[in-house]
Amino acid sequence: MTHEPADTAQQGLRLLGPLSPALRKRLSRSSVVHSVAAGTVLFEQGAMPTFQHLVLAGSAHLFGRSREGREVMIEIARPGDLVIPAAVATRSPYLMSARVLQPSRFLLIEADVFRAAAAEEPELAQILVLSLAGQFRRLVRQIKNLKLRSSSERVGSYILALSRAQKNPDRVVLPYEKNLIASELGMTRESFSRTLSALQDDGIVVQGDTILIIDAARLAAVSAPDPLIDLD
Amino acid sequence: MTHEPADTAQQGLRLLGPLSPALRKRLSRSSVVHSVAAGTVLFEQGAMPTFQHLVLAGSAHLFGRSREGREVMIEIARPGDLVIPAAVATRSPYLMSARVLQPSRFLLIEADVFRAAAAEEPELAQILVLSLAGQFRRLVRQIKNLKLRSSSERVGSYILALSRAQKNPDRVVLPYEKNLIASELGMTRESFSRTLSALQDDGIVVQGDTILIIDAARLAAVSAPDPLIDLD
DNA sequence: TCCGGCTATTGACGTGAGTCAATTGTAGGC
DNA sequence: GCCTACAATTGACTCACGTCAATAGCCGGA
Repeated sequence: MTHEPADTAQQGLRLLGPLSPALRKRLSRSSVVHSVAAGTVLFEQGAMPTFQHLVLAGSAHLFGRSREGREVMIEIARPGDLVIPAAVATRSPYLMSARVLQPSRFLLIEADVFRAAAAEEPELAQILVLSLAGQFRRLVRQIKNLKLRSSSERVGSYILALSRAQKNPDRVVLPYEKNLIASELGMTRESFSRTLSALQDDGIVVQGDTILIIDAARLAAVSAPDPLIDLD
Repeated sequence: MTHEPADTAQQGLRLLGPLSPALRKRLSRSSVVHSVAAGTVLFEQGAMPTFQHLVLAGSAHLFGRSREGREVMIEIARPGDLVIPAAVATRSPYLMSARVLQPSRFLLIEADVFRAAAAEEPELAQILVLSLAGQFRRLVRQIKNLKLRSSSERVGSYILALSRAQKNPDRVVLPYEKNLIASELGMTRESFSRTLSALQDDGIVVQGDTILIIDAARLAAVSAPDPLIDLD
């Protein structure tokens, strides 16, 4: 993991692109680019934020851990996303830990500086508001998913959502290890595996990490997809 | 349900208190106070927001509904809270419906006006950021609660959290119908009832809607309370 | 006071999903 | 090429939790 001057980063900065040059400069004076290897932990739940992380490339997986050590994935920050701005804005300890699963690059902005700038500069505040609002809405969808649907509905709807995101109506590639997807969907990997097998009677074929959608209508019939729960 | 000029409302306005008089005026020109009876639906999931609601008195219960009509409570907006600013800020359809269970009063600010003011005025943006961040963090706690804990851990921790909130270490009054609490905790009313009975072997006594905490240590032992999941 | 309606409780039952464990598949290292 | 380590699958079993249904308790109104 290396440190470089902040302006080396060109991609993933579209979030800060609309900012005035003066404000960008103000932020970058207190920023550093951080390149991290797969497996790195960015921060642990319970810790106080010292930086506002912004994903430049790669991703950060955010997960919660129980006292006994069970872990569940809660969200994923992708290029252009702020990483848990809620903790930075409220000056409170992280409720989730962040881990990167692939080599990634982050812009680290000092928390105090970021907070102060957001409080004074409407353009940054606006970005922050939209980021927080988007993340909030994703969590609402997730809670509805967990409380209102069965395991197999969650899996089926997840595949349909992936197919939309990947713009391929009849073939989907799982974006992570099944392990992680299962925990994102609130079930064990074993249940996820079994559910996938079972759904092969309902319009899909599973081939390792790619899934062929044979009969989308049938899959939708058993999955009860819902635009107010599923993404896009 | 009646309409009154916006400045009739004194309480619950502490959220907007810190704003400059000019900004308060700007908002109140496009606002109206709305007094609603118990049972009123403020808006339905799927609808586009037309107002930013602010709770002046009473509360609004926000719940998600599946296509088949099953409902689950997701959060509660209390006096001083903005009601789902995330939908207003992003100009997107509500993901939850809002219903009031007790006579309540709301300040309704036209959505466009609120959005524009938040984009231009740092002081309002700041309030909005903190409100969104707080709501985000509550949902993170809820998701960890759902994914990491068993039913009885959720109930036990809920009672302990109530006891802290009500500042009474040995006596707690359930704030809503058990029906609602169960759905907030992600279980059926039957399971909630049974879980409460079972917990009577672990340090509590249930008397209708009040619960006596006989042995807090014992209750904590079976509930695995966690400051990164439970409120305060 | 009795009645009607609603909330809560309790029981019986079925099942979805977790746990534990054995096995298979697979990708990377030497 | 083979071997190791880890991911994934599958099976057997258990049990927590939901469902359905009957009963009990409670509150307000006439």
